[in-house]
Amino acid sequence: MSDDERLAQPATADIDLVTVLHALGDPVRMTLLLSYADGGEHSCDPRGLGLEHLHKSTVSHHMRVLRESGVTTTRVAGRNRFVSLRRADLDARFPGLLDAILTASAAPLP
Amino acid sequence: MSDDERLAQPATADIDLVTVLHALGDPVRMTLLLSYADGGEHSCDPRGLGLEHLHKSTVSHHMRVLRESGVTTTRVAGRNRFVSLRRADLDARFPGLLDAILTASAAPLP
DNA sequence: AAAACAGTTTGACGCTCGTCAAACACTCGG
DNA sequence: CCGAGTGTTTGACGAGCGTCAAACTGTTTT
Repeated sequence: MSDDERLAQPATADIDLVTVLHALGDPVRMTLLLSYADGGEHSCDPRGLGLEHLHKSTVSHHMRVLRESGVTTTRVAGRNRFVSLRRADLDARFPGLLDAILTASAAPLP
Repeated sequence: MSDDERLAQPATADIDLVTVLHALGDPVRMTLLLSYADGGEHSCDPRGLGLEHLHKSTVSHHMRVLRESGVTTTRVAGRNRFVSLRRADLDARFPGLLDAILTASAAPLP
């Protein structure tokens, strides 16, 4: 249901630009962001993302940084947690930023 | 003249998104970016930017991070160095990103 | 030549960050 | 109830970062 609990996250108005850029200034978290960019909900299992070499607690740490910066939201459902992008909130707070970053991430090398 | 020497900086095609976001994910460097956003050339003296409390070597360090990430360019002229935004290069590599960040930096708090 | 100027580099110091391992909390299926 | 499943938390470690102070490079001025 949609009244499942959510892990702590900043209110939209409290999302800070420098904090977001810092959160996204890490290759692992950028990889996570790109996988979330499909708009869907994702489990915390990073298999299939090229992050299989990382310990599960490391991935959990990165997801916490993304959530606490305001980039993602996490819905708790039973023993699963479903992570998704806060696209509407980010667009409201920083119009065009997320789109520019996602577009940029697809920019070709020379 | 415009054939002054420039400090080392990455080629446009080598500018890396995560590196740029990491460079901008720091309050001091964001302050520098905003002061460079006027498009002009700026000395390394941070007076008037609210960074007077920082040692000159600290400012020099931050300017190096910005330059090496590809955000700024530094022209050497005599004993002065003039720092400016690589706006055209950034727009070419990551269209819309810089504008979105500059717009976002002006987003109002609650 | 000497002094002042503008900025960089080096080294040192804490603090934060990314990572792993182990323990923990909670839920679901026999 | 017990064990397996999913993820978080804690503690530890090394690497990197932001900062300052001092020494240094190169330039301009006197």
